[in-house]
Amino acid sequence: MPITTPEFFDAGTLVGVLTTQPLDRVLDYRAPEGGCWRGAFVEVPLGPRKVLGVVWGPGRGDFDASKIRAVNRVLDVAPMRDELRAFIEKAAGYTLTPLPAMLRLATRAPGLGDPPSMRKVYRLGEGEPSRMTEARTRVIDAAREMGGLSLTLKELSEAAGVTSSVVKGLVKSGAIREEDTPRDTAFPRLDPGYGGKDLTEDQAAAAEMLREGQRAGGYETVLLKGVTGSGKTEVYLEAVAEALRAGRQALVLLPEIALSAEFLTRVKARFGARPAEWHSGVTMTERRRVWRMVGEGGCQVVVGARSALFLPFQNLGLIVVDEEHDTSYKQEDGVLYNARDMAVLRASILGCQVVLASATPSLESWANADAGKYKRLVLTSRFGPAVLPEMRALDMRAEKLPAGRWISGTLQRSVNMRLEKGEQALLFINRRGYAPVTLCRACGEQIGCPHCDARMVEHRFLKRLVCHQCGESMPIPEVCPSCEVEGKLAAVGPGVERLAEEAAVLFPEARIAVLSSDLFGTARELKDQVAAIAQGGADIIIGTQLVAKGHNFPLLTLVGVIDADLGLQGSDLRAAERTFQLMRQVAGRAGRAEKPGVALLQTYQPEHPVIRAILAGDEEAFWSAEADERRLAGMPPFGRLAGIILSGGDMAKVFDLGNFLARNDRALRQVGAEVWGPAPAPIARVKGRHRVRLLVKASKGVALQGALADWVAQVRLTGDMRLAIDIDPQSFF
DNA sequence: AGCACGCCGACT
DNA sequence: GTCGGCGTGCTC
Repeated sequence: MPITTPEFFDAGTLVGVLTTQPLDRVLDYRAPEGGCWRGAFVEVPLGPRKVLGVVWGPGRGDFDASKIRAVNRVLDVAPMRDELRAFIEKAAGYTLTPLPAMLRLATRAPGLGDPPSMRKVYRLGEGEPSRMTEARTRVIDAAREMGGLSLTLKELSEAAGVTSSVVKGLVKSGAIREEDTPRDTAFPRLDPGYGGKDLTEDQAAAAEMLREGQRAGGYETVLLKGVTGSGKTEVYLEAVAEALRAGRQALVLLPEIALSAEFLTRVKARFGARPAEWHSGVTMTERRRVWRMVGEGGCQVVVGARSALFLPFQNLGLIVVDEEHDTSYKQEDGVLYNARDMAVLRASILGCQVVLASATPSLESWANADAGKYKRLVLTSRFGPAVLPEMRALDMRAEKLPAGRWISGTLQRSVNMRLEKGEQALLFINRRGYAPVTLCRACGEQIGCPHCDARMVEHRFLKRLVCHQCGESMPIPEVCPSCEVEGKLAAVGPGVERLAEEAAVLFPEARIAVLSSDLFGTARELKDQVAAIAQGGADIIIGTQLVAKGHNFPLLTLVGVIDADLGLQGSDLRAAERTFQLMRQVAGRAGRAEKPGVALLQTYQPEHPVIRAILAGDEEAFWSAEADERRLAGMPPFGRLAGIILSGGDMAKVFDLGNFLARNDRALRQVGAEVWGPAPAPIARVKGRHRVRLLVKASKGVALQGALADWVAQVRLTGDMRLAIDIDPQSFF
């Protein structure tokens, strides 16, 4: 980013102020008395209210001059740096988020408008008390022991073993000095030379590479890959140490708050003090302290959730994204963004280092490393080669299952063994609904979607056939639409609903839980359910995907993949990746827990490169085989996708709007993008609102955001209708 | 986001 | 006649 001199605006000159109000433009105001800098946090009058804003630049001067009002006041916080302003603009442009919503992410600190909160502190003064008493001596001794350091009234009186009135008495005579200091104090300094374990040769080499990048300064992204136990954390903490030595700040992002407690103790062991924490569980006062200290330089390291990316760092030198593959980095909290991508964006604007750490990197990061955009560091386990789970293919050609059965005898026996031991089994099938194919036994017709080339999927729960590509649905017919013979239509193939039916018959005693994204009203419900299951709330889990990852399933020791070939056929191109990561997760336990994990893959093509790569634990082969499939299909990261979620109370209206957009796609076609849908969104109903999704697919390098903006600008939303754009959606089917 | 304005239904 | 429903528009 080019270094620009901060711009100062004299009192009365026009400035453009971006507020956190959902207005689509920067508003003109007159600079306040005393002037203001660009980036200043200000309070401005807006209609009858006072709102928070940031001086974004010079005013445009295209508004009726007589209506322009003056900035009320400049807030007593460090101005926003050009770097953060540029980041907010770019992030807003990338995610198609209105600027005010993006600014709101960067101003989520309580008491921003308040003057710095003060409190009284006490230390030794010059005066002499008129009369010395036993209690007074103890207070003066206690204060003397603290040297120049100040204590609060409570701390000092407790240290001296007296009541606060003794201290107050000494204040009157001047023997103890009372002072106002800001309540928000700097965090304890972290010492880069404090702890530090001995690193293996492997780790030391990786750490040195990171330190070199840190010393060189400037932007770079490093993919740090290492299995659990390989010392990833120790290695990237060395990059943190180097940043500290250079006087720079560091940010470490973790996908789950639950992970932060353990991490904080490791940081303390390495640097001698705890870093700042930033996530939803942090108290208001602490949030305010972190936000201000980060901006004033009183905070060197922040450990936090994705929202910490928007903190006003003064001199950020390093961003670590731990468990970078974790899907919770992409979530809605007002704004849809992927924290991993935004970390790379902020670092590239700022010119700093990013470390993406994972045992099972996302295909996106793998592809970027493969293309030379990211550096790659691989750590091997200090316990020798990676512990592989027991992973076996079950050759379904040999299992000779009767029609309509999907759980092989071998898998059934394995599940029973787990049930006897009180352990959990997961049966994984990446297909929603009851049956993927409806076949006429009279003429061989497979009922297809009238709008696209996909087959209609039976949803017995909904009593309808649904197209998973475009969302078309129809009642389950009695008569074959082709040969008109009655009663010959048969459900063929497994879906999650049908698998649950079969499991209930095979394992009558077991508690069975079904996790399918379309069976839950809200993401919250799904997450709660997953947590309950992880605690042992079910014996057999039947799922289309494990949505809430980061969850540990301590009782889960068997993963049975019902149709491992499905992921190879393009119904959901991320299925294979998830399957692979899931099996590694189960596998990860095999080496350390008393309960070894096993993964069984039912497949009709055990010789397929992806299957073979999974079984061999050959990650490189897996990634490249998977990358080849996606490249061929033009799917991410080799192509681009955007999801459009329409929602509203009236399902028909929501679909009508979706259909209107699907039909009026000129803006998209101009850039060679195509639109699919509308289809029911993965979570089809949220708080009584119906949700419908359109999917836009484009090739890489297309100016997709501009086209999308033009495309959706055709519709004006009325009533309770909402439209949200999800760039690079995590799941699509 | 708020808040006002304004245009149609059922009430003291 | 008016109270109040929320659709539409404005805020520098």
